Amino acid sequence: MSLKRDPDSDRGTVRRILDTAEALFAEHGLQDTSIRQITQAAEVNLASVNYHFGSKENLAEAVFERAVARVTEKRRRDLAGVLAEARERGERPELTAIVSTFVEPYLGDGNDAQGTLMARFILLHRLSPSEATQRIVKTHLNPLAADYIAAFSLACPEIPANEMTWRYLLMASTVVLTATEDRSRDRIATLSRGKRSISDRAATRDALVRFVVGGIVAPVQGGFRPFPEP
Amino acid sequence: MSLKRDPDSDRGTVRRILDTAEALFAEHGLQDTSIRQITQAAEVNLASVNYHFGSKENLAEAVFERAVARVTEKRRRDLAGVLAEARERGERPELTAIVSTFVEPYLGDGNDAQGTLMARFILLHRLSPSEATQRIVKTHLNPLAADYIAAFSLACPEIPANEMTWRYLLMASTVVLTATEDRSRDRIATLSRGKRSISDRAATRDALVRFVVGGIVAPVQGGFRPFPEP
DNA sequence: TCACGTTTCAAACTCATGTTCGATTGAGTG
DNA sequence: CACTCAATCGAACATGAGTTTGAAACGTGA
Repeated sequence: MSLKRDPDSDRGTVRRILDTAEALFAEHGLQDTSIRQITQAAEVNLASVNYHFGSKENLAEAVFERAVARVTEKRRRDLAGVLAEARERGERPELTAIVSTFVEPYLGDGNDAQGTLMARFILLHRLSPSEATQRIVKTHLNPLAADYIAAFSLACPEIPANEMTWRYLLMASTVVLTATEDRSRDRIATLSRGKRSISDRAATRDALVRFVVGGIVAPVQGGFRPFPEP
Repeated sequence: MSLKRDPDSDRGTVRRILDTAEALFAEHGLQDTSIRQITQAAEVNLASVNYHFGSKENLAEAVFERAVARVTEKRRRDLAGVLAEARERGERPELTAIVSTFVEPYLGDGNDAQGTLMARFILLHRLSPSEATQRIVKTHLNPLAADYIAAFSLACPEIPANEMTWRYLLMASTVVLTATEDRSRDRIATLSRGKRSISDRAATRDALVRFVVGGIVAPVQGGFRPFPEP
């Protein structure tokens, strides 16, 4: 009866809307992107978003889920690669390599827009979680999180599993927010007067990985230290 | 001529708007808080926001600047206290104590709303910086950032100053995003099955400080490690 | 008491946005 | 060819938002 049962088979309007919306959401954010902007840039009719997706909210959900799934799949493959290679060598996996697989979708070459989009999604979920964001997190992010925590424990057995859960979340926080730093990049130049090379993308990535690895392998004793009150 | 030259002397409407807006911005965010919500909660007239502040944007600027200034002043005092106390003892300041002064306004007891508001401001500045946010960052945050970087170098002289700039920014990123974690706190419980005590606020703070200190003292050699591609 | 500037108030205005509607198109099908 | 139904299109609709307006209320100094 119907001409197309699977929306994914439509290589036209639906796909065009998704791609355009993804780019615009990454650039301007969800709230600051109107359906009119999307449909105009995608060269489709204004009503087509509501026709194909039902609402702007549903469109956003589809855009985010697609991006999250893409990132998660890449991470899963890369992480498995690191673990397999370590197993072959009969050694423990390198923490730096594990962390790098996590960082790559955010700060890897050419992943600028994708990283910003992911960051926007995470921040949206953190600051005003919805049914949709919770579902995406639970479906795509949480399972892989468990894998990462296990990998961390494999690479660094002296840290208790409890603590590793914390450190995974802290790593994720650091990476996400660092991915947004490009937009106020001048700040880095400001704080480190003149040294322009410091704000290279590769330098960002290296410093981030070092920092995160240091945080993960930190000794567990000692925490919040009260300081003198006047 | 005029009855009140200084808006700060008005302990009525202006102050009420600022306080109410601050609370609502922290709770729902800037975009999801309408002037009507603010004026209704503050029990003032709808038009009073535009009368006293000119626009919603100006109100937001005033709210954020007041909060940032408050946080910055507290940090400046606490940091100075830590450094002075170390100088008295003739020892290097403790990194943990320094980091704690930074974390306190976000995750200290009773600072929940303030921490969320600060986080929202930083994220706003990161994702869509404006003249106003840049001015506030430059005026209030950047000078203190230099002090923190210097303090880090004092506590940890083996790390080059360049690297410390990175690590300050990374610390700030981690702290900011961790301050937003309460809203999706169930995630921590989910990832660490059952162990409810792990999501205590004090535990969050301790784990955060350990992680950040570990990142700051991490050795500088080694960075992004390429991983096997299929 | 009167005049004057400031503040408050209710109401209206302007505008952008998400959404819906009815008509039209166009490819597939008997 | 006629029929069908998903897809597209232009236009209108409804609403929530920030802002503006002009009058009223208020306090203060001459």
